[in-house]
Amino acid sequence: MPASLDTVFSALADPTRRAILAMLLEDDMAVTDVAEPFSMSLAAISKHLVILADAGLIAREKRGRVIWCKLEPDAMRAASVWMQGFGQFEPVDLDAFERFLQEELAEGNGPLQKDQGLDPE
Amino acid sequence: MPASLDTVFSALADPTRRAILAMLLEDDMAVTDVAEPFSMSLAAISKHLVILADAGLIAREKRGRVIWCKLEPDAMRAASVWMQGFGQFEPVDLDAFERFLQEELAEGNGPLQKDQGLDPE
DNA sequence: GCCATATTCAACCGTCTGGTTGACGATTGA
DNA sequence: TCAATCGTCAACCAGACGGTTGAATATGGC
Repeated sequence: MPASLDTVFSALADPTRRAILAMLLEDDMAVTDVAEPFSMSLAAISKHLVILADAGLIAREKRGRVIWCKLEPDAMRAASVWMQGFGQFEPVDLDAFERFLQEELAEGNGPLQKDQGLDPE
Repeated sequence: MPASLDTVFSALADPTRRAILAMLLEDDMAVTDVAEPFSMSLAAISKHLVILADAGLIAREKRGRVIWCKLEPDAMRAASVWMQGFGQFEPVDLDAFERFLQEELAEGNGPLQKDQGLDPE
């Protein structure tokens, strides 16, 4: 049950969930803390976390009454391998990654702030 | 307008569309030929191709009355870079990629044949 | 024991998705 | 010219998705 490509890619398709993953990249977090910067209900974030967990992208561990979420980077490997079959991408480019994170978290499609202009499509 | 991560990942989230990409990896194809192995209507496949094209994953070129579809591997680079930020994956593993293609095309979730058992989730 | 905190559950809602069918426009070829 | 082929469009449908709210279920602290 290594979570199908279906579940992994569709989990990654949502900007809120990608933002959550980016947050967890810095540190493990409790559900409430994950939800804090978003302008949506805790229940909504909780559902997103379930989806990420079902995809194997994060793990949820209950300690006391707090559930800690941590990144589970292995799950992305399958998807990454699949993608790399389509054209040889230059070896890991962390600078480019940083730029994407910036765009996603700050400028763009603000999962963090509502009512922000999206890139016109 | 290099097609957002949103559109790329949600395009990749559908097994039919991933199968189409895998087919195009071998050769450029006309729409009708893409549709042939699938047990769904031509119109459905046509819609999938539009989604893939909007995501920048393929290009459609009309020659005569035939529309040729070709892979556009660059579009995956952004998504791939994003993913590689989460954990250093071992450098391109084409064997693993072949295995995934096998599973997707043959065994699994049959986008090619209907009514086939899915992995119980 | 009791109240506050942390998280999920359940029901609901509007919108998007993936499929169908049938009609339509464009192009080819006889 | 006329029929066949290629592909999309339009309308429709069932089900999934992303969000809401309010109640329910732990757990912790006093």
